Formats: sequence, C-alpha cells, structure tokens
Amino acid sequence: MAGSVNKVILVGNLGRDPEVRRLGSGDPVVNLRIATSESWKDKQSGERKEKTEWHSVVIFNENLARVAEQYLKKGSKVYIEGQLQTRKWQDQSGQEKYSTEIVLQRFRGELTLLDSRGGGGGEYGDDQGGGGQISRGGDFGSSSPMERRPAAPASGGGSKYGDIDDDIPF
Amino acid sequence: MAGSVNKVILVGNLGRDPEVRRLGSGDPVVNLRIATSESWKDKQSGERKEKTEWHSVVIFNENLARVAEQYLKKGSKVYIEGQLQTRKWQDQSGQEKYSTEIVLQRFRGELTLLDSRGGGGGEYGDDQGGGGQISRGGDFGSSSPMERRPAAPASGGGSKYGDIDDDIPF
Amino acid sequence: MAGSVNKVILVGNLGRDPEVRRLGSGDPVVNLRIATSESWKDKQSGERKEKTEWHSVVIFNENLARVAEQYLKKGSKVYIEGQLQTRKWQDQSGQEKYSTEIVLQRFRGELTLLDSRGGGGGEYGDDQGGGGQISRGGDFGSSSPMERRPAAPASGGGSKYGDIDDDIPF
Amino acid sequence: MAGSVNKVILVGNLGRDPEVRRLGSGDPVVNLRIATSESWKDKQSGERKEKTEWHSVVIFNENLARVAEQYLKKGSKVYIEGQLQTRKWQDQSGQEKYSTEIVLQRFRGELTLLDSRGGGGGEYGDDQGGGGQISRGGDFGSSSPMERRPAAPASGGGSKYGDIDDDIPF
DNA sequence: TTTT
DNA sequence: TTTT
Repeated sequence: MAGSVNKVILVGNLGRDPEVRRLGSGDPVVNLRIATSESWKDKQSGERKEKTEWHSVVIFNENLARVAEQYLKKGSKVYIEGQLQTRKWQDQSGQEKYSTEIVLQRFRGELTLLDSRGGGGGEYGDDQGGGGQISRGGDFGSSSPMERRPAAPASGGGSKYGDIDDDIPF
Repeated sequence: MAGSVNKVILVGNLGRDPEVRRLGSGDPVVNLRIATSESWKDKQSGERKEKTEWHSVVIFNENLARVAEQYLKKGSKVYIEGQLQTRKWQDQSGQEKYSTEIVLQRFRGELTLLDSRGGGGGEYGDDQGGGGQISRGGDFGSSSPMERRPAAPASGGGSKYGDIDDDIPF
Repeated sequence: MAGSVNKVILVGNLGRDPEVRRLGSGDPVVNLRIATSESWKDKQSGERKEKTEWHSVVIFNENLARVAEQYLKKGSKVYIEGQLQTRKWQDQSGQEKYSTEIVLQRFRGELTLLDSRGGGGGEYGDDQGGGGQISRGGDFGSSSPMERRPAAPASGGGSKYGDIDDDIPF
Repeated sequence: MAGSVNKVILVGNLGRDPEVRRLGSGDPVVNLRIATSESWKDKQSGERKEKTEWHSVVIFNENLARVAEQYLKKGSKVYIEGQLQTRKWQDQSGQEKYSTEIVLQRFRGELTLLDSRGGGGGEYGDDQGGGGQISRGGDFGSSSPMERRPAAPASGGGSKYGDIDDDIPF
C-alpha cells in the first residue's frame, strides 16, 4: 500500500550473545534476542510486579550486522529500530507456525549501543547506508554548501564490506 | 527491566471492520487488522513489486477503543502507536501457538485517523488518559501558568465512559 | 488539524542538572538540556568528526517531572519522548525571539533512565497517566479478563501527587 | 556522543507549496512548512479549542527532495521522519537568531505521502538510500537466501540521480 | 534468555 | 553544557 509506515523502536538488553549466520556472499546476518520489561505496583496486593517481553531481531543490514557481531554480547543494552515481519514456517512435525520478528533490512534500520561499559557505546544508522563506496566517496568529502551542514555519519569505504572503522564512532 | 522501550508505530489501512468484544465491565476491546506495504522495483526483472504485511492490533485503552469502534471501518487509514506483545495459546488440537500483537494498553498508545473522507480524520491520544473526570476537571479548567501552555487534548467527563465528545476533535 | 502527529524521540545525556521551577499549585516543572551527537569519518581528511546537538526539554507531566527532579543529574543518559513546540518571547531589548522545545505535557510523553550507575535506570511513561488515584484505583486492582493481560505500569496513589513509589520500578 | 538518538516524527499538512533551492551540484534541497495540531475541549468554557504548531523541514536527502518537489503541494498530508537541528543566523540588523528545523540528511529520513487524492500516496524511505546503483544492482536482483526475505524498496539506478521511477511506488 |  |  502506498502511504504506509511499519516501525518498531526497542530499548532493551540482549538475553544472549548475538547469533551470526553467514550468507553465500559472506555477509553476516545476525539474530538478537532482546528483552524489554515493564514494572508496576499491583493495586490489590501492593506488590511490585514485572513483566518481560522477548523480541526476536534479525539484522540483514550489513553494516549493522557487523557492528552487532563485533560489539554486542549477552547483557548489552541497545536501541534498535526496524520493521515488523511475520513469516510462516513448518516445525519438524509439519505444523504451520508463524514468527513475528523485528527486521533491519539492507540499508535500513538503526542500532545504537547504550551501555558505556566495555569501551563505550556506539551509534550506527542506516544512514551509513547506501554502502557503495563509489557513490559515497564524493558524498562526504565535498565542501559543497550542503556539506557545511553537519554531514551524516558515513560508512562504506575501500574494502568489500566498506571500511568498518567508518562505522565505529569511538 | 528498568530502562526499556517497546514501541510500534504503524500507518496503514484496515483490512476489515473493527472487531469489538466487550468485557464484563462493559468496556469495549477492539481488534484491528492493519496492512502496511512496501513496493520496490526489482533490479533483475525491472518489475515493480509489492509486499504487504498484516498486523494484529488490540486496543484495551478505553477511549481509543470507543473511537475505533465508532469511527474506523474497513479501508480506514490510521496512525497507531502501541507496544509489542507475544502471547501463547493453544489451537483446537492442543498445539502451542504464539501470536504477536500490537497492544494499546489502558491509558497508553495512540490512534489517529488519517483519511479525510467521511468528515475528516480525528486525533486521539493516551493523553486523554487517566480518564477520571475528577482528576481531570481541574487540570484543564485552570488558568495557572502551565495552562497558558497549550493543554493536551482532554477526555473524561460526565458519563461512565467520559464525555466521548471530548475525544472527538472535529 | 485532525489527523496529525508531533513526536520527538531523544536518547542523550544531560548537560547539566535538571532545573526545577514550581507552579503555584506546587507542581514541579522541570527543564532539561540534553545533548545528542553524531560522529563520522571525513572522507577528505580521514579525520573522525563529531557534531553535538543541544535540545531543550520541558516537563509539565507531573509524574515525570518528579522523576526527573529526583533521579536525573548532569551526565545522566535518558530516553525522552515529547512533542515539538515553538514559543515566541522577547529578550531584554524587546527583540522577538523564538525557542523550540521538546515538551512533555500533562499525562503525555515518556522518560526512561538509561544508565545503570547510581542504582539503576527506571522506566516511566505517560501511561502512569491519568493520575487520579480514584479512577486508577480500580484500574489496576481488578482481576477482570483485561487485567490478565499485563497491566501497564501504574502510578497515582494516596498523596496529592500520587504515591511516587508507584512510579519507581526498582 | 556515542549512543544517542535524535528523531522527529511528524504527520501533518503542508501550509504552502514546497520551496526548492538547487545546490551547485544541481541537487535539489527542499524546504517544507508543516502544520500539526491538537484540539481539546476546554473544561472551563466547554469550548472546543485548537492549537496549531508549525514546523520547518529541510530535505537534503536527494531522493526524498525530488519526491517532495514532484509530488507535494500545499495541503498535502505527509509522514516525515528527520532529526532536530538548531542553527544560528543573523537577521538584517545583525541580531543573532536561532532556528530549529527538522532535517532529512543525505541518505537519511523518511517521507510518505498520506493523501489519496491525486493518484494515491507514495512511500519513500532512506532505504532507497545509498543510491549507488553499482552496489544496489546486485542487492535486489539476487536470489540469495536473504533476498527471499522481502527486499526493501530500492532506488538508485541508471541516471545521475538514480532512476527516480524506482522511488515512486505507484 | 536480559536487566533492575 | 553531556557523552565517547
């Protein structure tokens, strides 16, 4: 449908280390398991209660997948922005199942580290995007009027995967 | 967990009329089925492709449930803000299933009508919230310095459900 | 206008301690100064560059104002959700000036502490909203079908300002 | 600062036609003036009140600037996602002034048309991003496992500015 | 399975 | 004025 928005914003902690699969191309695809929770005081009992929600995140965005692979671990706190996707699959017994995931597509989504332990958080956006260093080379090296505005963080670079150092702002 | 955020933002269209259940209290709970979609041009074939994603939305927020019940119908375009929740259930054969929904809890979430047909869209927020006209009475009737700032939209009112007219800004 | 959304989401650090004013009613209004920044690698020089943006936040939401007053300090990292407002004012010389602020109105907005130092972050939403303990009393103490769904965090309570303990989920 | 987020989400209507400036490179930069508003019922007077907020949006993202130039006009309803930036300038009399704008940087931000008049809304994201057709060529034309997942909308293409048709999903 |  |  034209004119639609599908956006999920999470701030939470990883329940386990990132899981990395590798595509035929060598590109990493990273799965995260992220917990968010709410707590409140039960009016009846006066007890403090808490409910945790678990989210499955899949990162196809190559820059963000590499950042996740290198910098996230069990317990890390992250800001994640992606979109909802539900996919159908079959379990071993042939039963139809549905899974809803937060997906960061190629060139899309955001991932920001929020804990300072271990060397400091980092900030990564799809803005690093595009990725082709050819088109990006000139983008951020110019001194055009536009560039006098603060430039977006850049990525892309000389290697096949871009210069990952570009993605790491610390 | 302290320090977490769980937020979904959708702009899409209803695939069918809202489904309204009523709690023992008489409060409506509304289920929506919302489509978002993306389209892109396939680089290989040159064809324009489109993929639609369907979302299940559950509205417990009483003000927003009543607005949904009264103003939404199949085809309506809405802005929705809620949180992700996955719940487990069993199908007829006893199979465990999981469903992920976008939930608008009591006093939470947002719902904004975006189509102008039928008299114009409306805007409704959790800010109408709280809902007790007792506590709200003074909130919006004062002329305190704070109130010289634009007040949030108000709801609540004289009836059990509040004065629904308060929620309808058109 | 019917059908509009005005939302700002910030994750950043306080540049100084919160400033608290008090309304005639005794309600606190809190001003925050929050920094966000981006860093990128300049393609020309190869240098890493950084640009910081400063944001003025005004919290009218009473629960969140009290949380900000008590738990935030210079350096704190927070997640903030509010709306943009531009107001006109005159400086000493009578010059017209405009200031754009991120405002958390009564019953609106969100504030979540993100740093774990100093006792852990907390999570606070407008969902605590409504605030009148009269209307909220029953809301969270029931065992209605709806309440078997995870309830939203509660606030409100016995004192004029509600039981602030309800707002503190740790 | 590492670990920060600066995001504005607006749904509103253009108060006038887009203003297009052109950089030395020929790239368009588009300025929009967008209204959002809230309405509420005054508890004192019983009157319905409304307050409109005006926002200045600047689009450096080339794909989105071209879309804005071609498809938006006074009255159009749009979903916009950008970041807050305040810049200092001097008026004719040398007075220092500050302006806060919502900026869509290169490869960043989102713009979605929400009105159906005139042939339907369109959806455009930073995901179109990056834009180098070299890197994008293979991205969306492959039949790699990743691509069996729904691909993101693509842009970029054969011309200097990319194939703008790629950006127009209707 | 996280976090407080 | 923060943070890394």
